[in-house]
Amino acid sequence: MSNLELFDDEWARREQLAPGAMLLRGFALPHEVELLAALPELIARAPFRHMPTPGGRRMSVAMSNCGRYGWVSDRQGYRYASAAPLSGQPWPAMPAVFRRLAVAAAASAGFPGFEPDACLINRYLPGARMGLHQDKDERDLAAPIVSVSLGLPAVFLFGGLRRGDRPARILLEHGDALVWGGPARLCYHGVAPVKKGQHPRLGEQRINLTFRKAR
DNA sequence: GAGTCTCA
DNA sequence: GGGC
Repeated sequence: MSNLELFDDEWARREQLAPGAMLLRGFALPHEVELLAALPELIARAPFRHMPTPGGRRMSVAMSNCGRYGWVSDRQGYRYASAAPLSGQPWPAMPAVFRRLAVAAAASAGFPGFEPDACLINRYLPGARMGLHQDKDERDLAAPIVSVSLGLPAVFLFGGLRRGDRPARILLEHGDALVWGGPARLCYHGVAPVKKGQHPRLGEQRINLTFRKAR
């Protein structure tokens, strides 16, 4: 059985948000149990942190990473690093189920051959948010971004290529995958403050996995 | 360098 | 939109 067959996308309801941007509703649900089972060990080895921004503030989202590279922020700036800043330890390896999910979602959205080398793990407790920004710290902008939502729902803000473009508001729920690349690769995006709630499996939190090709 | 930030 |  091939990797792609493991993530049979007959499941997903596709919604084209813009050229190059595809929402795959429920794409991760078939492997929900394995995805969630992998999380505790990853977080034990690379604990969530509220990283400081270069401007000296603190992000409301708590972050960890797995894979060869991890996205980090500090007073020096944003970058990808092969080790966790505080511990100096390499990031935990990207679980095979993570990689297969990301590769299959990318292929399903029209980006075959995606080779993620970084997975940012974001934890949103109620009230946490992510301001509008572009993902532009990656070396290869030909590779798409793959985002997988777990736990509490959140309103995703999907904007255009200019900061001033009014973003669309898209409700992302447990199991949804969102892929953007090509002409949408540098679209501004963010997450509105997460509302209080309880998810049956994850409790009072939203976990987002973002797969990138950093280098 | 920074607008993944908050306040006007 | 400004400041570390």
